[in-house]
Amino acid sequence: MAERRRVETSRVEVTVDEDRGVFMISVAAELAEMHPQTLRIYEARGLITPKRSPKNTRLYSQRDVERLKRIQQMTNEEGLNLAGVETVLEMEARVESMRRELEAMRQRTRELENQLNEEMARVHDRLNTEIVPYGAYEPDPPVEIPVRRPDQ
Amino acid sequence: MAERRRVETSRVEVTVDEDRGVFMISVAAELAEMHPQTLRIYEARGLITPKRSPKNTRLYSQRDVERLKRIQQMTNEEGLNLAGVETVLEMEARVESMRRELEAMRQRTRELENQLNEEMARVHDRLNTEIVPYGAYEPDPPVEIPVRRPDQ
DNA sequence: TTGCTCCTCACGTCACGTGAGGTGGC
DNA sequence: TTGCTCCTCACGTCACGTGAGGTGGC
Repeated sequence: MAERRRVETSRVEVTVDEDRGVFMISVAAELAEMHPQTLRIYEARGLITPKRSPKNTRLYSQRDVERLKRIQQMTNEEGLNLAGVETVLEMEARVESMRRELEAMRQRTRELENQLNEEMARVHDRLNTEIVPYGAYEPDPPVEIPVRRPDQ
Repeated sequence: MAERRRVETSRVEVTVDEDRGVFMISVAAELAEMHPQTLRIYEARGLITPKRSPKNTRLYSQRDVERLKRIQQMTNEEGLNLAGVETVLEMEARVESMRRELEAMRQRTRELENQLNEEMARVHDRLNTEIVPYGAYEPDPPVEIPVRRPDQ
């Protein structure tokens, strides 16, 4: 939420919060290459919700502009209508959260595999028994400590 | 691919392969509550690909009809156009495969946790050392066998 | 012949973006 | 006054589904 981005000008560099409303509608429309009226329509349909100034002027953030560009891409290049855009944006959010969860699970599995290998190495050291590194799990292991030959 | 479904009639029960082309266009259209011409348009756009009889007549499967109903739902109830339907169907397939992968990872993690608990129980038995059931993993475990007090 | 299939073409409807028109505050 | 904002309303375009029209084989 607090990511920042450098905005280059000829002389000055400004760092702006990605979620801060900074562009009035004419600027946002130009950045997204859209008609200002189109932005108002999208807002009325709930596709985008810019901040408002105390005078009720719409204020679009960097993130808003990127969302507008994404919408632009879907409508112009992929030919979706607004109902489709709505659905796809929701699905993309779900896919992203699944992707994150999957990554966390992978990490967790790696940790467990390492942990298990360490445990078995310890048992090996202490009991002086032949034990295999843990990587290729097979269901229904014997009740005793599995004693397999290394594959490689 | 070889799932089957019972089709009820007043007297006879027939079991049909879900992917087998069995309905000519007029029947499929009636089942999906669509105009037959609409089915031809969807095929031309690549949204559905019915089998063909040796005489080139389209033959729709049970699964085809369900896909048609799903499309019907998206266009009529959700208001998507065909470009949106295309995109959403692709995304749904991806979400489903992610969901399956995630489930497999969960299962794998459960197995590893059980395996690790068993290993540690064995070490406990053999070395007669105090050891904790494996459930709440913390990163950077000590080099020696972790000796923690049970939380509950 | 009837009723289906195959196909193409044309029209009506609807969504959506553009633009005009009128208001109000720096 | 100029140039922006706010808003609503109307029109043009395009996608899409319906339907007609004509063909061919059981």
